[in-house]
Amino acid sequence: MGRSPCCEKAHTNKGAWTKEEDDRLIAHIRAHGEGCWRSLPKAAGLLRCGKSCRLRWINYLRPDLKRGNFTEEEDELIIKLHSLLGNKWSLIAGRLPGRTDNEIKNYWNTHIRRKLLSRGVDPATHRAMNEPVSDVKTISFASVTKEEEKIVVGYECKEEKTSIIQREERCPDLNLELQISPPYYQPPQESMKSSERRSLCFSCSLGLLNSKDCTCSSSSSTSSGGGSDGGTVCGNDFLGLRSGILDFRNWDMKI
DNA sequence: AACCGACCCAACCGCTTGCTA
DNA sequence: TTAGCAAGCGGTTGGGTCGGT
Repeated sequence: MGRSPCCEKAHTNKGAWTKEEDDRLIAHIRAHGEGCWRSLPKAAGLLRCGKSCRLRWINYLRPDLKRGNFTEEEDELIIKLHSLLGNKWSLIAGRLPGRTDNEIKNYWNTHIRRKLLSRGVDPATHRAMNEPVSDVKTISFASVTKEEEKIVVGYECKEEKTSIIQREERCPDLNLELQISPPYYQPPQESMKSSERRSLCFSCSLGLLNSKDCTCSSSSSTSSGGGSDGGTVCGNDFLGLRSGILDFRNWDMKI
């Protein structure tokens, strides 16, 4: 039953990595790929736990890492993603090429938190510090009533829906601890057609109109290639939206 | 020069999830 | 079906660095 332990903890090094260890790890991964972390340390001749090797590679040695300071655009993107996703650092990192979850987490705790505090914004809730707490409604799926459940369950991605779908489903074990407050809502321009509104990609709907990765602005009006989801034609699978996992674009928060 | 506190970040720890035997 | 493991994740820690006194 089960498998053998991943590593002999008693015979593994801990603490800072040496140059030699780094070189060994890099050489091994270049030759064999990332593969199985469990067997990697032995195969690479490292006295490290596989977990430690994985962390070192992902957070420091990976060749596609973008070292150096965060740009202002990255700052704002992190803030906006954090306001939507909370401390889901890996999800946030997935939207910042070359950045790791650990790096973003550290950056958040050392820079952005302070930046938001200096703006008078609570980093946890992204609301103004002096705003009354009563405006915030916390929805806990664990303790939700039947009536509430009808409202909070079923954020289903259907392009023609513009509000939260009400369905009679049950998610008794799902506790997202969502904090939903009256949304920051910028009313759409009267003249704008609904189809035009829908064709904005998520990065644009976040206000990142200058995003380099975004292509929707150039082709949104035609909704041509790749528009099988009926909405965006942006090449980005921003937040996995095109995969249909999450779609914040058409959410109208109605509390 | 020495000390001290604040800051930064790499690495570790413990937990959860998904997979395997 | 279930126990146990690997991988992945977020929170926390500890050591190095830097600036002020």
